[in-house]
Amino acid sequence: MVRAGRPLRPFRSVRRGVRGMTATPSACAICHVLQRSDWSVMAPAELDRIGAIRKRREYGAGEVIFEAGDDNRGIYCVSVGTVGVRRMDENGNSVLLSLAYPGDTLGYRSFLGGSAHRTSAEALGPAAVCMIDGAILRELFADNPALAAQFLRRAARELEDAHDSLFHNATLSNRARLAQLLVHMMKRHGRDEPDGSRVIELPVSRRDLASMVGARHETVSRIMSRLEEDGIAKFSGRQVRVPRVENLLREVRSSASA
Amino acid sequence: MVRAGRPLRPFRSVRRGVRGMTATPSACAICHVLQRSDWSVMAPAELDRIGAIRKRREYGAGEVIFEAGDDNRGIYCVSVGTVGVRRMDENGNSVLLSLAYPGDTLGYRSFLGGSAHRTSAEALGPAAVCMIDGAILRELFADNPALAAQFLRRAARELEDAHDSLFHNATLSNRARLAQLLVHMMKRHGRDEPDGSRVIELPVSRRDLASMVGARHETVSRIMSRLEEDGIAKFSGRQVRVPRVENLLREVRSSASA
DNA sequence: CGCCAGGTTGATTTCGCTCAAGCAATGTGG
DNA sequence: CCACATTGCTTGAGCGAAATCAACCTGGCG
Repeated sequence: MVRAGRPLRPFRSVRRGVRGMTATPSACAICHVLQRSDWSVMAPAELDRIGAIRKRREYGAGEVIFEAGDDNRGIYCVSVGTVGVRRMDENGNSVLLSLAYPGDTLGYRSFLGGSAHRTSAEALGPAAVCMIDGAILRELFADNPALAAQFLRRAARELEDAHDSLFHNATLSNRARLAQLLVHMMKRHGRDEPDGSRVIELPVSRRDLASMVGARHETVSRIMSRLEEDGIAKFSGRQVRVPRVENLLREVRSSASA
Repeated sequence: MVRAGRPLRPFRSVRRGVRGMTATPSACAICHVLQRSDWSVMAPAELDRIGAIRKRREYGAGEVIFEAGDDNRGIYCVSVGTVGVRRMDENGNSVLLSLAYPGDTLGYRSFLGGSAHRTSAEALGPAAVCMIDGAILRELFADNPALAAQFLRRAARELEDAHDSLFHNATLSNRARLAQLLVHMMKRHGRDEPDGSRVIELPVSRRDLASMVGARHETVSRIMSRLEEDGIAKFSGRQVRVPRVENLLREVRSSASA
């Protein structure tokens, strides 16, 4: 395995940024993610209303969007980049619960519950995120039943994902879970190479990868070594080369304890 | 530990029951679970509408309410008893994902997604469940924004629960997870004894208990033995006696890998 | 009665965690 | 520009937890 030292990209700035967040004149109606976002069900007039009050902000890699314990001030819509949803316990163990992509909505759980955030969200690379104020959002929900229905669909899908993870964590081995995570990441972070192999640009560190499969980072490192030995994938820093995808897929099924 | 052979109660009838499901004249408005169900936000007239078309049915222990792969025909509202939500993989490994109680709603995920059920639901003891037809439900959602909001809140809460489980599975040891599950079950299935101890009547088998904590049933059996040795709980069939609840609570915190 | 499902227990092995050392790439202060 | 610290990662040794395989018990049922 190729040694991977400190990452090349800027990493984990400590301070969060509320400053610099401003309402921009450009409306959501022209946002490139509109089609796949939850807001696609809204009428042009309503979109203008959101566009007028939403606050768009750019984030650098590692910058925090909101943090566990913060009061909920509204919900966030990812416009550009990848955002990680994280949770920490009292001992400082952090678990990366899920990844959010352009069009995804963050923070709606604590918004609906009227409670403080229980998770943190941070940009995993350069990203842009819009915030929509809670008060206006409540009006929109009241006015437009389709919006609530849309969010309901989203919640249902996310719940299904969470149950999937729950199920697989209980059933599969660490190796199989890592393989599955790689398969999953191929969809968003993978590209095809001329030689027919597939390359994944991992959006997260080894530690976070480990927390996502529910293992220690050393263990993940070892599993990677063995996957290389078996010719299933080749790891080099945050880059993963998968010569034959079906081999990786077989990994997922194999350890299902017949 | 007291040996627990075959359970005394009727168990796991193979056939499901669609027959016997009839629209009853008694309306939801008089249903004893109305207050804590998702339907509490509805006006009396709307409740009558549901009451007229909902189909109530009684289930015996182990009877299946719906099964993975079935088309969704509506959603289910638990009226009496405890219902288990289960998921199976291709090898027959089954995982009990969650428990549902009176007032809880089942099957809304596949209803919203318009897809087939991906989980099965079964009565864990004598139970009664009402089904509300999908077509009428869609109208109700369109007419009453508060209903969608209510379901949204429910989905948010369930999502949070799922994330909690995900998080704890990644962090805690098997022993701590079992302790936590027992604590959780105390709320619904526990009763206080005159001597100050607390007795839990487990609604599920050892195997299902094991699947809920993500361990083999042998392992759960061994953990139980050790919990008895340590005087934390006493297991006898499906009955668990906890002399001092705080000791069990300490179990949960302890193995959090300082 | 024998069978079966559910449960317990033991022996063995495998997996994954902890602790610890060390490397690579980067950043920093003198 | 160099010594040095820091961060992220890899690797090894040892150990403990849990899975696997297998035997056996218990109580209900056809």
